[in-house]
Amino acid sequence: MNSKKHAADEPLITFARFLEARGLRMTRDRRVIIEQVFEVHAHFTMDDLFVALRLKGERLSKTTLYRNLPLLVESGLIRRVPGESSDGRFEHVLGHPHHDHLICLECGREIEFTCTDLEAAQDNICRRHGFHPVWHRLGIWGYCRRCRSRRPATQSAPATSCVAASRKKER
Amino acid sequence: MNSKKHAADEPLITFARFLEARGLRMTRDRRVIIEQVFEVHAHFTMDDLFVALRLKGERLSKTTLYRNLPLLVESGLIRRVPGESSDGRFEHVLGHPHHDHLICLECGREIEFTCTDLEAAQDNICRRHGFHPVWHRLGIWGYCRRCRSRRPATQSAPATSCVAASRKKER
DNA sequence: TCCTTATTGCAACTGGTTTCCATTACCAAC
DNA sequence: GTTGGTAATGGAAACCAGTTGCAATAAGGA
Ligand SMILES: [Mn+2]
Ligand SMILES: [Mn+2]
Ligand SMILES: [Zn+2]
Ligand SMILES: [Zn+2]
Repeated sequence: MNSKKHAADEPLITFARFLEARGLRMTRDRRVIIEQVFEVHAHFTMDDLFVALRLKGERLSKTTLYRNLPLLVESGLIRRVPGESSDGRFEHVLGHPHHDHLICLECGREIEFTCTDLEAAQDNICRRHGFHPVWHRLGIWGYCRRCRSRRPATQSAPATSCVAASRKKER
Repeated sequence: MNSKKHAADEPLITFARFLEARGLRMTRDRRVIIEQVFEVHAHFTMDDLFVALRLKGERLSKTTLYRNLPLLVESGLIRRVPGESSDGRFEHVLGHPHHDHLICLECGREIEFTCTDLEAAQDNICRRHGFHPVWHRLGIWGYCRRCRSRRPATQSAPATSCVAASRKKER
């Protein structure tokens, strides 16, 4: 067994376990999907995945993808990525641990980050509300460093900035 | 002018100003929309709004709503609410300042909260990345106090809990 | 009041997602 | 390894939220 195959093994086993626990079956299509999803380390849409598989010569139907990605989400192998207006984007989880996103309004680039302070603060909030957290999604929209240096105009935030607003309050 | 009318005045003026700055016009339909949106202090969908207006005897078309709600968002009078799989939900902003959401996976209840630590942590992250934040959306899914006491089983989190995971790491 | 131009309603259209149903594939039991 | 019950699949049709084209209407400044 080569290293490439090995990389796909863990998610495969995880998924197999998940399927078994639900009385579902491990099929060739499901193996192919897992393999593809963990081969690419990037956000992807249903259609991205569909095209990637076609390019590889795999001929799964879109219906199959629409039926199986939700299962991958439930199994914890992939997650949905926050989007401004559409929610049709995913990313794999294994080897790509939890993080949140900064999304540039100008160039569309998405910067991934983690912040223990942030997670701790969320944890506190939940505890305070007697709420048992299971997952969360945070997206921050704004202007990235690159775009700001290129167009200084984007440095001033519109009145809708909630982060900026909270910054002001704290002063 | 009675107090009910007065409550709708401020957003109306704000919107009028916004429209003027863009060379757009204040119409009867737009007044009706604002009035309705600020009459209800709750999340709502396009259709919720449409139905509410019909019940009042107002006969705006859905197209008009689809054309105008984005303007209300741009003007800062309403905002989109985070959703697990759909993004078609809004809430008004005036008299309902920025907050984030705890969403119960069992009863669907949405608890609104604010947390300066959280906002401060976001601010830090942005500064660290040279990112200029404009807005953000945070949703935390899990089980609310009420549901947890009713069904103790929901107290243990699935493996996908990122908040729980970060809690573990911190130990 | 007149005139320009934004706004509206309706219907047609779109793209993403779901559903239906007949066929095929899994897999556990023989 | 064969068989049988059931899950999974592909393709087409349906569905749904949201968008667009267009002709009619209505702001609102001149
Ligand atoms: Mn990501
Ligand atoms: Mn809210
Ligand atoms: Zn950028
Ligand atoms: Zn609940």
